[in-house]
Amino acid sequence: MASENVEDYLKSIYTLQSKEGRVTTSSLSERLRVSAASVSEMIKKLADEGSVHHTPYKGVALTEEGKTRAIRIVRRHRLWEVFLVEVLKYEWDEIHEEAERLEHITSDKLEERLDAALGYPTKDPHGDVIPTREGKVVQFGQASLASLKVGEQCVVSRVSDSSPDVLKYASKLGITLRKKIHIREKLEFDGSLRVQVEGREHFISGKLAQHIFVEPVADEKRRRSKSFKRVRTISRGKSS
Amino acid sequence: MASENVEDYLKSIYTLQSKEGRVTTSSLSERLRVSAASVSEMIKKLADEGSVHHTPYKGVALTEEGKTRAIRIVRRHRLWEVFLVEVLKYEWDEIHEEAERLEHITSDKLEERLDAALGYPTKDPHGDVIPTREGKVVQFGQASLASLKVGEQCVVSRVSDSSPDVLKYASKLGITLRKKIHIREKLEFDGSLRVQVEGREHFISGKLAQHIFVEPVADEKRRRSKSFKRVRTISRGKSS
DNA sequence: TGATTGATTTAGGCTAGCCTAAATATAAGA
DNA sequence: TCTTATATTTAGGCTAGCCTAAATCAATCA
Ligand SMILES: [Mn+2]
Ligand SMILES: [Mn+2]
Ligand SMILES: [Mn+2]
Ligand SMILES: [Mn+2]
Repeated sequence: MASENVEDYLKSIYTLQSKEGRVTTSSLSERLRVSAASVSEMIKKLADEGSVHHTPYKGVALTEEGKTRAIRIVRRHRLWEVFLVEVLKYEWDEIHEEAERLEHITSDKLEERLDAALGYPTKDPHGDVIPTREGKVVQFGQASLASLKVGEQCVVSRVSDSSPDVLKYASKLGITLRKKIHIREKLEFDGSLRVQVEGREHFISGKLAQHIFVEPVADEKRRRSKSFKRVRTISRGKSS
Repeated sequence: MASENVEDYLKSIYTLQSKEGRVTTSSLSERLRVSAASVSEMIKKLADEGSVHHTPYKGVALTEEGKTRAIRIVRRHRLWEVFLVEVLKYEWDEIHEEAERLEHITSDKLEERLDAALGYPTKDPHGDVIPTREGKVVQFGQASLASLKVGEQCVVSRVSDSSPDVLKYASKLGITLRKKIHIREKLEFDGSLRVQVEGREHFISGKLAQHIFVEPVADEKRRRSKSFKRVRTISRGKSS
């Protein structure tokens, strides 16, 4: 396998690509906390070995092969996150850094055994989908809590894992996966919300709301599995 | 923490020191599969940072600090080995390389949680003692199977983990931890043995017998825990 | 004791990744 | 269109570890 550094570059390119579309030298520089010059060098290397397409001064995009490799690392990262929470009883805000290291030393066999021991999970502790071994990423349409209106109800399906502080604060408010949220009030000028979770009411900022993703509240009675899943399959080969 | 390379040097020095007493440049070179010149360089570095004492042209020995660090890595290695066998259902001959990588990315917290999740094991899957977090290594007096005489009985307490092939072969014969072995015949000129394990008889070479460590057969009825334990405590501060 | 030989160390080089400073290309504004 | 600001790339250097070849030490044997 590639070095830890190369793997983290690929993963970052993949994530930025999914989230922002364009991946620039400076976005990678910021994300990986490495100088732009170093990124530029690494990009050249990745392009040479066929993991990315590079248009100088324009940006970078994963090749098929690069994407496959990136998704594989994402899969390992998320499997380890499940392990840390389910088996080792970590909190969801404590797992990122550990998984960031574990993902690089995971052999195919280890990945397989871990997956099996965990019962073939499909989501990580933040609600992110775990890619299959074949590299398929099934993403459900999710709305951010910030997009809901007063009076609506929803269920938490994902919380952005980009900041441990956000995660810690969310769980302090009781906002964890599968919790039901009622929107009691919404201030349009700043997007902040008054919400009810498990009987308690909280004010949350628009900023925080953008990190919380939800699905329409399940129909209580039937179809607890197929509620409004506008399934979007991000498979290898299609750029997301 | 130190780099993976430094950690593996420390661990190898520790192991060689326990096993052979003297640790030379060439023994490290052989064990780590690195040129003698490279070892020489690294030794200088380790001596500079206070992890080893170095007498040029003579050899190297861990300082207190170096020994503490080495034992810590051994502890992590063996905890991961238990995890791989107990949780991920690996065979005992498949775990070394995985643990060799996992040991280096294990934070204090991860070590602690893993230990707890495994139920604070004291031995690894090969029968080696897992050092405590304080660095204490309790080693029981063990005899190699090669030292027994015809007619004697014993129980397998450890199998050298130095070769996956030995481990695989041993388990194929049914020679695994806690199995009872009867010595049926011994050829003095080459040390080979005819033994009985679980009702089956096997011939094993003297070479193989040297990799199998045993304790006198437990008294069946009482004292299943304190059978002839000439306990030897190898604590930090005492050279083993 | 003195020569020989094997082990060890030193010298000189290489690669992966990182950095800062300098050069250059692109895009936006006058 | 021309200038300027910003992003990107290139140049030149550094460190950790590795290597081979050359130099040096120490232990043994004649
Ligand atoms: Mn990582
Ligand atoms: Mn996650
Ligand atoms: Mn190792
Ligand atoms: Mn072991």
